[in-house]
Amino acid sequence: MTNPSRIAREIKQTRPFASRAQETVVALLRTADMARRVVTAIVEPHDLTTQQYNVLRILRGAGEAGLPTLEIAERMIDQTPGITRLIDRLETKQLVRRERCLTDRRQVFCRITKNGLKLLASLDEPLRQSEEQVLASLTRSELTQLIHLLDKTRDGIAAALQAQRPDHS
Amino acid sequence: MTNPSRIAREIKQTRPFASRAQETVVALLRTADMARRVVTAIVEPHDLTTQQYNVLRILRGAGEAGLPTLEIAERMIDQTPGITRLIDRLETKQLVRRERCLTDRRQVFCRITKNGLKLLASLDEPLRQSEEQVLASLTRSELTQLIHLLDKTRDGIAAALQAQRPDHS
DNA sequence: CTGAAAAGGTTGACACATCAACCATTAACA
DNA sequence: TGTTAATGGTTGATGTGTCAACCTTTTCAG
Repeated sequence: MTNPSRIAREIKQTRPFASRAQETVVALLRTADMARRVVTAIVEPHDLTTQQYNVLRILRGAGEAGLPTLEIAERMIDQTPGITRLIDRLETKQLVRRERCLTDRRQVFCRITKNGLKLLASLDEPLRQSEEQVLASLTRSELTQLIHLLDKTRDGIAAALQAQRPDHS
Repeated sequence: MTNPSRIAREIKQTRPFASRAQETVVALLRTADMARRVVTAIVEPHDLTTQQYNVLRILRGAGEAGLPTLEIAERMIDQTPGITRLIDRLETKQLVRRERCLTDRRQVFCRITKNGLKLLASLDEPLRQSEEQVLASLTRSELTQLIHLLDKTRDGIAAALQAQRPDHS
């Protein structure tokens, strides 16, 4: 083990990590926080949070049909119970509109507006550039590898989250 | 490219990612969110947020000497401007104590209390187990590789964050 | 059909995060 | 040595996230 590791130096940790697994988790969380800041810096000037941006992206993907509220919540990168008010704010800004479904009146379908599409379109290119720059130092094969390792990690996390539930019958 | 990719299926994305870089960023953010949930599930029953837990860990590492407030903020995994009130809450719970530095009266040194240490000690083992489980499906060499790729990614992010500042003189 | 349970969302109360403005102290310098 | 700037931290206003309780509509068992 390189001693002290890169990430340990970054957060000025005085003593080494308890385990390699712990070091990995910390590196993962910190890397993601930094990535989040990159996205924030791009969307914030347009009065969007990263979560709001995520909703708009999901709705653009859904197209004309739109999506019911909770379906959006399930597709979000960061799980959030506050989906209703998140969409409230987007509706206030006229970026999204909602209407109750006629065949199942419990559901509320959300669709992105023209304004919303326009806003997203203006963010596409800056975002793409930042993403490229962020990962410019990795080769194509390294990118593939990273994606693969993250996939495997999520498998492990899913198992851990299951194990934590008291009632995993 | 595997089409559609793992992560694209997970968030039920209808169309493929614009680029490999974008796919990687999304995978990174989502993986980290899941990891955060694992930690939350462990610390939440003890009325701690992950950020509060992070502060306690930092202060345990600092030992008797303690650390000035803003120094703690710099070492945190998730950057936060709300460090003062974060520590306020820990002080209210008697997990941390603060006292003004005598040689430089601007600084306020924070130290973890006996209670804080006891609480941390009780969380060490559950946390360690979860971390192990989360990454159990990765071999030692894959862990090393993942850490390395995350290190490289943070390099790229640092560069991107620099470029975003208007005044990077 | 009727009543109980499930599904889909919304709301209220509260905790937490964020940004700018501010205060106290120390350092810099003319 | 007095004035200015920089450092370290707190506070107030406001926005956002979170949890449980709730309402409406639909489903399903009997």
